[in-house]
Amino acid sequence: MSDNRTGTAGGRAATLSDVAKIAGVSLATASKAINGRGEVAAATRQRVLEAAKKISFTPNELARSLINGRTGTVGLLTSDLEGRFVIPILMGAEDAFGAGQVNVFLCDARGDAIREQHHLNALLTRRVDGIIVVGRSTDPRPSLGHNIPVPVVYAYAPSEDPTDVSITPDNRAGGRLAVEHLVACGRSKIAMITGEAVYAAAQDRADGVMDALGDAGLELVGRPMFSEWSEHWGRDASAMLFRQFPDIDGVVAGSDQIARGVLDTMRDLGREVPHDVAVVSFDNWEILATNSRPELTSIDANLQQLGRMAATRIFDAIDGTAVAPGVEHLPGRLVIRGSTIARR
Amino acid sequence: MSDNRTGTAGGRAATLSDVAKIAGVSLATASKAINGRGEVAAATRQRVLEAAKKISFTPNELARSLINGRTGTVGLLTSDLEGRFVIPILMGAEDAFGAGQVNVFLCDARGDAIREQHHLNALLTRRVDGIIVVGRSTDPRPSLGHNIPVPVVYAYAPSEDPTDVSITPDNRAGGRLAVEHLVACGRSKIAMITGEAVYAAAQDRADGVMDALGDAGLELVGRPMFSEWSEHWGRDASAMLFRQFPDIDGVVAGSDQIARGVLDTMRDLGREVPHDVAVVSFDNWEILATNSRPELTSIDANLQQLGRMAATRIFDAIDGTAVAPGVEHLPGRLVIRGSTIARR
DNA sequence: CTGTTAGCGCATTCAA
DNA sequence: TTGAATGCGCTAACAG
Repeated sequence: MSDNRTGTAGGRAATLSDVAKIAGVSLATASKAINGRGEVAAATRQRVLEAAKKISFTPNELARSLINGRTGTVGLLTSDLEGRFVIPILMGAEDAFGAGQVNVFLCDARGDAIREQHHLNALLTRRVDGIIVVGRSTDPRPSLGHNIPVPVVYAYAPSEDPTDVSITPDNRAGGRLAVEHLVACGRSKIAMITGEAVYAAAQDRADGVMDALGDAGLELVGRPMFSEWSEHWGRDASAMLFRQFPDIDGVVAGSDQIARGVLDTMRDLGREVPHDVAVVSFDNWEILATNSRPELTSIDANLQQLGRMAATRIFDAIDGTAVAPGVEHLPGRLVIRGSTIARR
Repeated sequence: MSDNRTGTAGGRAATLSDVAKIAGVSLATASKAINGRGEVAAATRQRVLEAAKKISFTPNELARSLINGRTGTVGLLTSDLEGRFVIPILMGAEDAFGAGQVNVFLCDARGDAIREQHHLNALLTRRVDGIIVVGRSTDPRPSLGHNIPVPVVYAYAPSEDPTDVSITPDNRAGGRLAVEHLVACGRSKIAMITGEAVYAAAQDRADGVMDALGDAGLELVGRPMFSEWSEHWGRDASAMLFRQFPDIDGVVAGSDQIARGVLDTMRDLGREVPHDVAVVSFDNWEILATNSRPELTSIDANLQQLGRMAATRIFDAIDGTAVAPGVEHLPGRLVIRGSTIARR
């Protein structure tokens, strides 16, 4: 019984030559039998497979990789401490790769360039087939450079270098989407409360909002209000805003957190959502969006799809398929809930 | 210029024999020079290092691993979709391993046993040095068995098999901690609202609460209220509870989400927190805990430390140090904020 | 159909 | 101090 309770490795792992010996065949035949390659007599194959099972043989992927030059591994290099973006992206990538086909090294650089370089070296040393770099905002980040011998794709945060391959959410389109939905809900006095102006996400969403308002022949009520990405700011900003412009009937919030703050203030002010005021936000972070009163209509960045696309780009590059450099913008999708349309 | 804009691998990666050739030494000498092993003349070493830098040689870790039997990689096998638990644990593990020393394969089984098995096989095939299994609740989970040739540690969700090595939060102690704090805050009419009774976390926390109340000579007001782990339930349950027992002055909430719901209802009922009612919760999920009015006093499960400990256990087992089997309970820590003690 | 041979990139004897 | 030879576990030519 090969039971090792402590979990410590007991003895050598079985090798292919062990299998071959037991099955009474040569190494090469055993290899072919196990991999279904070459012409092997059915009976022989059977013997080999049984022998393999008997000693619970697991092929050593390291040796295989050494030969064919591919490891079937990909590095995910991130600085997204909270894992809010990286996890959906990771899941998307796993989907695209196929479970168990490709494995992902997850490295957290914690926003530290030195640590990032360490991790990058470690990944290259382990001969990953490709690298996905996931930032924690949609602001462009420094490129890893072009001296990397494997394909690199930047996800969420695009690279500053336009000759790199980047995929990032289309926040501008998202801003449009938000306004178009509010307008479709019959709103015309629309205000915007969002995060810090230094973030590209805040700017882009605001730009999209202005575009769509213009197209609808409307004007924003007041000016876009930029500050913290927090519930506190959502509460404070909406209080100020409604004091100044009591007839606002629609709010675009830069994040679900801000929207939660807005809802709080609406409750305090006795404004009913969505009847008096409709609220749309960004991120569709379920934990926030589906637990509020009412639940939040929010724009989902499709991060999982973003992960899938990044993985696909990596594959294409590995296979030699040309991958167009530049920044690709992935549109979000509107998830409608009670903050814009009341349940019947 | 070794610039490859498309990111596709250009040509072969440099090998040690390339370096040796350029430096005009043998393979063996080059190896020794690069690894600082054996006696190599200073001048020779210099030449080798320069040659290596010149062609940006990166040692192939696969080949090394093949030789010394260790890959310097660890698998993190999880079913924690949202990444709420797994990320801190991953970070702790990375800390313990040392950045760049050990790399972590993150695999998400999505609660599917088949997929888990696939991933497990893939990890073993890649010859990880150890495996950390991270569950999504503190309920015991099936063991992976003892036919695994590398050390396995179960984190967060312990293994059902007592001969495995598991580390899990001490929820019972957490429950005690919550009550002791409320009592220290001068509360004596304490109620509990928590998640689904089928969860060990709900039960254990409730047990700890009862223990501590008993020790303090107090009784719980009403019975522990078990249902969803949601804000909705927090709101509804506290409304019911306060209607029945208007003199409650302290609430233990089973999660930050539930606590948020409680705060909402307190506001609706015109009860001031923490003056009239103090609220303690579990998880210390910052996004929820630090954005409420007031901020939440919450019990942090010390997940990062849990990750570090899991990694340490793996190391010990690899090194042959005996690791005591069984379930280790890691105490949480109380993070005090405005929901129990008002800011001055 | 099966077995022999030659590496993949590297670390490590052991001679020289 | 250096180098030639051996092998880690496996696959891919080839030859039998």
